[in-house]
Amino acid sequence: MYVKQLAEIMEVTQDTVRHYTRIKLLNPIRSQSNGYQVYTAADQQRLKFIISARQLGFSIKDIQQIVAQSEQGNCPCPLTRQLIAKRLEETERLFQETLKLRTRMQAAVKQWENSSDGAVSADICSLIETFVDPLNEQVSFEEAK
Amino acid sequence: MYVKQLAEIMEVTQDTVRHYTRIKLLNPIRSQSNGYQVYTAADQQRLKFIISARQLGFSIKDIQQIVAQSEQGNCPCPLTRQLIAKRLEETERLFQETLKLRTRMQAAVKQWENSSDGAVSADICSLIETFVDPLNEQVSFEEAK
DNA sequence: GGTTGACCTGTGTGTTGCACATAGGTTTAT
DNA sequence: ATAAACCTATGTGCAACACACAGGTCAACC
Repeated sequence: MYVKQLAEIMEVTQDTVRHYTRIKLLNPIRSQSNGYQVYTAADQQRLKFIISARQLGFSIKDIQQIVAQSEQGNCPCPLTRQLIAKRLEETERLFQETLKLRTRMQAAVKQWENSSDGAVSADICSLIETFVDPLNEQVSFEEAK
Repeated sequence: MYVKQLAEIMEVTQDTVRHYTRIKLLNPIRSQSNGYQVYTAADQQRLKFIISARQLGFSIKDIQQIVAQSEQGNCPCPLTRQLIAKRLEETERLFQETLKLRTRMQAAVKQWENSSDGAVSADICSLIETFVDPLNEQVSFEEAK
């Protein structure tokens, strides 16, 4: 089957399919008649795998590693466990950071609701200028000597 | 003052300062003697503003807009309120998505802890293949006819 | 048999906010 | 004089695609 059909079946864009093809995660064969990319059932299964892995937080490079392991006949499961642990840590960090950002933003919105716009002064935006980050306990001077 | 000093004072990298300079968010003057970028107190204040705004979740483009408003003599505060509302929505979405991703990942890790690696089969990775997303209520067929 | 419209091709560029590299000029100290 | 430490501009890389360009292919219709 051609790009369009595969993309529709798997509910991704054609660009995504082409992208995976470009980076050799999918390996369609060429139609001899017209040179089009022809995707087989194996490609479809591979794509399904990629989508699942992406939904689990694996990066494309992770997936390439896992696939490579598998193609060399090795069981990729230990690698998979190792990679997901790393990704989970990252996601945890992102989650915490996003949470803090959200809190900061909400605080700003609330504070700005009832504050006047302030005079057009030397400041750029009095709202932002006067906003004192209530979560800002950082300022680590690790580099300072 | 030169790049290095400003970067150190404001606790950002030199590359960051140069980046902002490249996109005209900072406008240092040129030393006549050697052609180096010379940053004034105004640049320092501007940089402080940029850092604050970034910490509040504004994008570089947002900041460029706000600065432009301000430079045209208009009060940027209404724009600021509007932009942060948009960013807050995005952050909320990101937060929810990250939360769901984390949950999926945790579920996978837990499920895989005690599961065997499975035979090296036609599958790529039996762990991922057999993982059924416990949160997967999506599948919206908006496009389906 | 020519034309339309829907499909396909590869390649290049844009996105975000910097980080890093290259190749070179300048200043300061030894 | 030369080495160390600073500066310059410009280009490229990152992640995972999305979008655009210029053009070839195919089925159907008039």
